[in-house]
Amino acid sequence: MMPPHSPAHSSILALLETEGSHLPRGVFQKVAFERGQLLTHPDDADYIVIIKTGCMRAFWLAFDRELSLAYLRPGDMFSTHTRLHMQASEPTRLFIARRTAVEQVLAVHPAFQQALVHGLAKVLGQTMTLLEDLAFHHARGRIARYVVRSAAQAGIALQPGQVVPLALGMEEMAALLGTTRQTVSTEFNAMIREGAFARERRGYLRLRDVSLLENWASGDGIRNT
Amino acid sequence: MMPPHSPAHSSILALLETEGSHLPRGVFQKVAFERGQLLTHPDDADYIVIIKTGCMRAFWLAFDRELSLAYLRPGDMFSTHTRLHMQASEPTRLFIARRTAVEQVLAVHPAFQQALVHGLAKVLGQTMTLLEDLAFHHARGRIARYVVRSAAQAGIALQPGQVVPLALGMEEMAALLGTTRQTVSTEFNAMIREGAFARERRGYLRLRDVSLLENWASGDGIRNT
DNA sequence: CGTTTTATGTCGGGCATCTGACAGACAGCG
DNA sequence: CGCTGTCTGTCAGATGCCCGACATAAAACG
Repeated sequence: MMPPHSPAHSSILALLETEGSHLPRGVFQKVAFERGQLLTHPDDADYIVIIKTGCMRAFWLAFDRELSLAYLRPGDMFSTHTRLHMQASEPTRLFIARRTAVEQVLAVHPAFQQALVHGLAKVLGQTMTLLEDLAFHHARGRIARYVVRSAAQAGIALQPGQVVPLALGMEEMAALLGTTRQTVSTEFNAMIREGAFARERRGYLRLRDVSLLENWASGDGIRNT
Repeated sequence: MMPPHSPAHSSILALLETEGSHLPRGVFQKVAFERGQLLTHPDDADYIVIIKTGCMRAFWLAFDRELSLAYLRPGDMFSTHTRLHMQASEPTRLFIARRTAVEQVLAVHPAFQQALVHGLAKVLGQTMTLLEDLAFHHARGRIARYVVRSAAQAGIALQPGQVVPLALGMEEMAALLGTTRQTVSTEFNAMIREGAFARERRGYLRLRDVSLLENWASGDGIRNT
């Protein structure tokens, strides 16, 4: 379920802080965002951002639907794509630079290139996970997979009794899983009734029948629609 | 609709041919495939492939459904991902190397790094296009978008009377658009009946009411399901 | 030229999910 | 405490699409 790539993560921030002075002035700008604030493209150019602290949500906005692609955390990098938006989901500081500038400057900087490749690969991996979800799994399967991922991310074993934190509310989950608030809510409670887990306080759940969860997550009922 | 990235394309093959000798022996292997042949991973390692001639289809195989991610053509590069398969859709020759080997060797080779970044970005772009399709567009919209893309790719203006080649049959289209043969067939013929285009011989269609096509393609009726 | 194989067209039934609407639960704040 | 806004649960109706089955058309092949 997506390797950590930790060396690249820690290193790119370190590179920016320590070796940043070797770069021409003004390639990377530091910017700060408040919760809910949108990163707006000043012009039509592509930009590369690297999160320093906080959390940015990368999402599609098409017509009146939102689809969250990823929640970016410190060390993550992203390239603003057409039609893709970014929003701070908590106070956030980041580095930003024009893509063209980055390419010119970093062509002679193998370490950065390496970091860039890793960053792109990670985003690609996340995109593929989402695509796989949409293409092959029902809403229930996607929710189960999200719970499993949340547990893994929090370093929690998939065993009965364990408490798993859910970073997202129903609505945000729905946007991340490509479904609707109502469907998430309904499925979630159905899963509880069937004994897969129980609700702890808000934003937390306690695992019960883990095999149920695993079956749903691994595509027991496969998406045809 | 996805920039050409042509410099990277032409250059990476050139790099492999001309500067290949500068690389340690045996990093990149040349392999040939016949139509229909699968690229099987000899082991669990990740591989990087670069198409030399022909065409490879990259696709998911989950349970009994297939979803084509992309058709790779000369100059395209790809990294074999878990759960992702590759199949020659015509006689094909390609270069292949272990990812780890590539990373070690190319860390000191900025030109290759550059090419790698471009290649990854292109794959990411295609993945996002597919994701956007699945998330936001109905079957009809996806078909329309595919027709528009086919025209653009063939360098054909979107004007009545123009003949657009469709490289794919109904079944292959369905796999690429994340739907079924039947739905593609039905929608396709409905679009013909509504006057968007007419069928020429097999694999070709003649544009008629282009505005219809554009409306469907740009998400006139947006996906809710 | 007939036969076989493959690609395409069409239909009816079923189902997962969306929509819109409303009610209850919870949190923040004066 | 009571008010207000936001989050959550649930329902009934509508729908886009899948599935299986079968019919037709077009290519492949002797």
